[in-house]
Amino acid sequence: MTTQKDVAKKAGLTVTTVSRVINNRGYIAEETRKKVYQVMDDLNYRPNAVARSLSKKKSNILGVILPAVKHPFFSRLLSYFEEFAYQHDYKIMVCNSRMEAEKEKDYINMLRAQQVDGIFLASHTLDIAAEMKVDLPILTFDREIEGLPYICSDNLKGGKLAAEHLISQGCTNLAYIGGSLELDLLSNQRYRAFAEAARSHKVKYKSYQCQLNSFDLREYQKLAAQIFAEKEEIDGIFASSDLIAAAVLKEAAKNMIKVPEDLKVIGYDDLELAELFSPEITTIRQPAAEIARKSVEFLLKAIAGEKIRRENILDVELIIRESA
Amino acid sequence: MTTQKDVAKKAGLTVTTVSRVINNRGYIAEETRKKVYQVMDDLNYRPNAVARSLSKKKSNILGVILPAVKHPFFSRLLSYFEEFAYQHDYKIMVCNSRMEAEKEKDYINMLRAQQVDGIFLASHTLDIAAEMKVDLPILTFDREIEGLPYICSDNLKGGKLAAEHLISQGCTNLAYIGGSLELDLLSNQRYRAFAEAARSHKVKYKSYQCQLNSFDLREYQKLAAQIFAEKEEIDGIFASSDLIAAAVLKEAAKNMIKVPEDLKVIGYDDLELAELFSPEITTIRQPAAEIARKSVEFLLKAIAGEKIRRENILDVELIIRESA
DNA sequence: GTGAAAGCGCTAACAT
DNA sequence: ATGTTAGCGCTTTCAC
Repeated sequence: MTTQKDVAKKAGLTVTTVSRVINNRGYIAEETRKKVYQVMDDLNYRPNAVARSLSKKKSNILGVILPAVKHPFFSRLLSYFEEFAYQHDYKIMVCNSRMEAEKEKDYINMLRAQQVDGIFLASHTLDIAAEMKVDLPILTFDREIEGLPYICSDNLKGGKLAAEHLISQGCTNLAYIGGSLELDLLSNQRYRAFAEAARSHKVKYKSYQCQLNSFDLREYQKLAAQIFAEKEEIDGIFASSDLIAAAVLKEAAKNMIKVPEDLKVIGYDDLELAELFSPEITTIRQPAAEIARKSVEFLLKAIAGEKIRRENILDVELIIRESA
Repeated sequence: MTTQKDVAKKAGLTVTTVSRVINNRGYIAEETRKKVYQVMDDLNYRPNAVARSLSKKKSNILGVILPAVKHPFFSRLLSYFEEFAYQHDYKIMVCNSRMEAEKEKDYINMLRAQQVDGIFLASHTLDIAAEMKVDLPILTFDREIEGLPYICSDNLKGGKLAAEHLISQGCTNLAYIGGSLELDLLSNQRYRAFAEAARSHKVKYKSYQCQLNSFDLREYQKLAAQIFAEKEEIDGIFASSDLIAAAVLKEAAKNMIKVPEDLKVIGYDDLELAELFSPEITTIRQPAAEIARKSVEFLLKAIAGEKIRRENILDVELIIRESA
């Protein structure tokens, strides 16, 4: 492994100077600079980021804790997040918490040990703020926690839009289907607003929930099957994710129920996949790229010592396609 | 930030002893151990992994370079990879190369600078081995490169199975649809074996390719649309990924072509999503969990200095569902 | 404009 | 069973 020392020696200089040209600070003769670059190249030298982190007390690493990397929404979020972080010379360490409080705790500790400069924590189950005193910037997605800034899409508006669209399309018997409402996730506001809109329009509604937020497709399908088995004559369904909407579509097809003629379905997220199903899924668009962009922006600000707003709610949009 | 020194002082010991209990090496009085744990707890102390990495010359970080984190196959792979790595106390740094050689090079350098202990490199475009002399263990997925060990599913078998299944179901006019065959990816073997099987059964076939391996759904849809526009009376399609198969299904529906009655479609990967479409997608199952498990296993072995087999081909399986 | 030297937090001989 | 000390590769203050 080649170090700064090797470079310095070969260039007939000291590490100080080499460090200077690498970091572009202080005065350096153009001559020297050239020479150093030359030697670094010859030696195929890469500064050791670990040593640098230790010395600077800054790792340029961001931790990202997701409940399920494999969920299309989160993998897209991660993808964008990585892209923006990369643009700012930050690296990403990913963690899959699977909605397990224990793993979340572990991961936070791990990331802390790893000296990450900040953490993006999505849909967590844990009341970390209280539970463990963490000193570094944490931005939370889709959950509000005492003291921590958070970001999310406008879940209330989303739920309202969904209900109103369904109603305006003539639905009179609505259902919501989503993850467990027990965890105090902000996404549950989708249901709250949906229910409220239904009530204010005097339209019947009920809700179906997954056992836990398993992100398990089979669970979704079972739940969807249950809806049809109950023969409640539901004619409008709001699913809390496009994946769940897809499961509903699938079960509807199995039960010979025509969408959108006999049943209208609206999802949430606007996954790229939403257009791949037939009928194409009408949905509430959550601005994933924007969420990711702002998230790294806020995190970097916080790392730089700036105060950031506690509440960051991004707009959603109704995307009308075929399913409703 | 609290350090070993703080712990040592408060416990009335030296850093050596503290380090010893943390790393569980050498003799330590039960008494002392207890005391240290106690103090660490009181102080909410976490060993600084950066300092440790520097000292041990081992970071316990694995780099993962994927062409597209958001592609369901890769996000699933990543998810499993992370899980297994975590079990071995390894952390993951993710990179999204987007099939751009430049970014790949950047990322490799970045990971090298970051002192990762090994790299998992998927479907890359680059002839790194030649291009840059990288000294650390690299395991390649789906691409064979001079000198580097690689892992992949049995693409040849997959292509053969697909063709034979289609033929056995009565198809007489086949098509393959997938990413560009220009890049020398091992996944192109799917096409080669498919074509060979078609030939040996004297069945007509042709191929459709995306411009580049864009992993872009719209591209897939355009390509699928093209197939139907050409009116070639194709009755059996092998798509190189379930996502592409889904796009084909979608276009088929648009064109009032009944699947599987008039057209049979078979995918590749066996994404969880495959079951969500109607008809459910018949596919060649690529063992993602197994690939991930072996990958971290091999990487860890290589890191430990063991030799690992150069060629690692995992079995695939035909999963018959509704689309063929 | 460049160098010497201390220090980042930890590990690991080598002492004791 | 515990302490002393050097060193990991880099940055940074202070000299010159």
